[in-house]
Amino acid sequence: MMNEDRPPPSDIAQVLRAHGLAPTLQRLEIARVVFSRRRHLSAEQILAEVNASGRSSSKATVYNTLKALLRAGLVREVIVDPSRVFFDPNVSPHHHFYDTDRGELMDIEADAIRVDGLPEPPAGMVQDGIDIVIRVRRP
Amino acid sequence: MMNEDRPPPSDIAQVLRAHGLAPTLQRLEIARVVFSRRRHLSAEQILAEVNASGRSSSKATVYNTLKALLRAGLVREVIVDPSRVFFDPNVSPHHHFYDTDRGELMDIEADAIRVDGLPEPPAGMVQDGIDIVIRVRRP
DNA sequence: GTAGTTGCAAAGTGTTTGCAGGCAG
DNA sequence: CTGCCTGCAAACACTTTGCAACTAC
Repeated sequence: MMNEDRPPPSDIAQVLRAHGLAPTLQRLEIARVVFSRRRHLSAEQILAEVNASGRSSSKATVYNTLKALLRAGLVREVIVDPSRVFFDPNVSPHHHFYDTDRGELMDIEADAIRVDGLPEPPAGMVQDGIDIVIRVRRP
Repeated sequence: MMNEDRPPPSDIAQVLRAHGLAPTLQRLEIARVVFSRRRHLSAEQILAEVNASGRSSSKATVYNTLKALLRAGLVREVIVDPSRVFFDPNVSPHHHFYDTDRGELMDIEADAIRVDGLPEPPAGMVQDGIDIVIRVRRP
């Protein structure tokens, strides 16, 4: 089990700054939660973890920060459940298993998969990304 | 442009009955809207079209009916937009282009596509379906 | 200092629910 | 008749917004 993808706080600060985001205490904590291990959390879960950690934030700040991280390309939205958006700290191309019972996501590396026969986008449009979701459940 | 997939009202009634759903006027109208041509409408859009058609329904009935059609396997949910669920009258295996500018879905026939290298579902889980969404936009 | 950030509470969305009255079979 | 269906309005869960107070630089 690797665990090399949690940037130390100082790095997070630098990354935020590099994207024009002031590294406030709240943002650092939110980013720490989002980037700690490769998890897929909803805004609610992130808020809960941040508040459980002592350094708390408001709902508004969590949503603001997540939108900012999104704009900066530091996280990605994963849309698999109508009732909540998941934020994925892994921004390299990859896909997901979605455990419909538990509401949990698992990564599938993109280079494991080959897709053939993808049609061209409709005239006048360009491709903006492919999302493959494999829904799984207990038998 | 084919247009052979709008079952005449009498057929709709039979289909509903075959799935244990009483073919009430509201359900017939909702089903007519959903099944007319291969479109992907949100519950809201369906409600609007039903009400525009003279025979109106309430929000609750539209949602109830859509859930019933879903349970009966007569429509499928497509989840691509955090703000609304689309209902797809095409229940055979297929995928979608999603026009992120307009919020519109277009079908991609499944047999046009070949996916290789799909990993096995995690231990103890079975695959429940694959959704491939190609997000497209104007350049 | 000042522009950017936070937090609260209120407003907004899409969806769900409780329940009284209504209709199909 | 009787149980399933409908519709209204209120409740819900998640997300967004308005705005005054605050803080990083």
